[in-house]
Amino acid sequence: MAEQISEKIIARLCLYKRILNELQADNALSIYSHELASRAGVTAAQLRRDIMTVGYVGSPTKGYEISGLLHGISHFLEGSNTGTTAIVGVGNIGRAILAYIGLDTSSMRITACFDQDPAKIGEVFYGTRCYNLDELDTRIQQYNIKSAILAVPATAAQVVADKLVENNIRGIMNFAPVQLQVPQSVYVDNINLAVSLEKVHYFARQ
Amino acid sequence: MAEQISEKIIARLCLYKRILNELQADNALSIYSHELASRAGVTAAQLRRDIMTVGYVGSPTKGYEISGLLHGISHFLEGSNTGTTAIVGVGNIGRAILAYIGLDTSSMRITACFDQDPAKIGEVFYGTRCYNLDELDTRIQQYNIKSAILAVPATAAQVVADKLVENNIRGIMNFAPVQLQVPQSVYVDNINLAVSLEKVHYFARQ
DNA sequence: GCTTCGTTGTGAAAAACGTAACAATGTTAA
DNA sequence: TTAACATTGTTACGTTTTTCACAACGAAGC
Repeated sequence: MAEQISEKIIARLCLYKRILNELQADNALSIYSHELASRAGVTAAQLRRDIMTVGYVGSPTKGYEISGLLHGISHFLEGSNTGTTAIVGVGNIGRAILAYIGLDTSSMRITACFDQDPAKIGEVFYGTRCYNLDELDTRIQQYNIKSAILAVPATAAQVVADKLVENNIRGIMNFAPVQLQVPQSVYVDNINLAVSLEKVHYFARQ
Repeated sequence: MAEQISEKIIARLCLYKRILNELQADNALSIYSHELASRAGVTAAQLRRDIMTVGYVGSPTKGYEISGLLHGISHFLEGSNTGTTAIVGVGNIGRAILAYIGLDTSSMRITACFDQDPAKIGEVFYGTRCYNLDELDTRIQQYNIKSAILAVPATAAQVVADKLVENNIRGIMNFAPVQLQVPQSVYVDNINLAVSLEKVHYFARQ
């Protein structure tokens, strides 16, 4: 396997990709490193360095051709396979993410959501059908689900995570304020909104 | 002013504080660095180093006294003043955060939310009243609001951010996928859920 | 008292990350 | 054609962040 690319670089590449998509929708053709960097909130040097890792090369006079760079980054990020994403836990956060990502034009697709509440099962939330947690294995196969958004109460998080791992989920975006115990091969991104807010609060009065 | 503390250290300290609060609620009295580190998902060495910055010292035989460490971190993070937080934009994400933080027992308080939709103004969402955006200045004074959660559509984000800055907001948690232009003195934490999800997707099949 | 043990605080080493600088490039204008 | 110019790709450098390693410590057992 090739050398490991750092998490930060991947995050920035995803961001560039998103911005390039918007630019392309606006019919822009090319862009200079400092312009794209400014939109992404990074320095031009860092942007150029990030682009090195995907291998695309620009022109010293025209900058980057948007469609070419976009294709380069997408290819780098998506590689061969794709797979889809599921949301587990259709509470406030789960639904907010469904609504948010649903109207997103990117390549990611949320194909199923899961809950325990009988009132929610069978319903369709923002275009995505909700299934019983028991159907996890079946539906993961059916929809080729490879990653999951975990938005259940903290007390249930580990149990559900175990189920996800059993069913070969390899990436989890975890909103529960709990450190999940999973095998090293499973990637977990912890998003703790309370902690983030507290951090903002701190820096609001340095 | 003292030397600047890094963003990462602050984020981790907020996390430790949160965990210590839970431990205290469970009547635990003391904890070793490796135990607390494990719950936070960091190494023991890093935890000890972080605690160095707040100045609290533990005992080589008993580890850290929970109430003492909690007090130390809280004091370090909160300093003198406090101030409250507002949410601007009571859409799906805004409401999800209200629900999420509302049931949080921490010291932060969300005291007001704002929207443009006449149907929402005057309503109470999860215990927080919604005001018209025009009332920003009045209510910021009234509730001593120091930081804001920006959860409006991308197209409105910059305009609202300008209003917040005008009204002396010093910290913004920004959910809009836009690079906000604000003075250097204003801290912005960008939370781009689509980017985070794409990152997870990438690492789900390294 | 003395030894053993596990833990903390912290200096020093290592690794990761970001920045700066500049040769190479190709376009434009004279 | 030639010179001037702005931008890229990339190497070298500096800074930040993390990890390592160990002296200092105090409790417990003998």
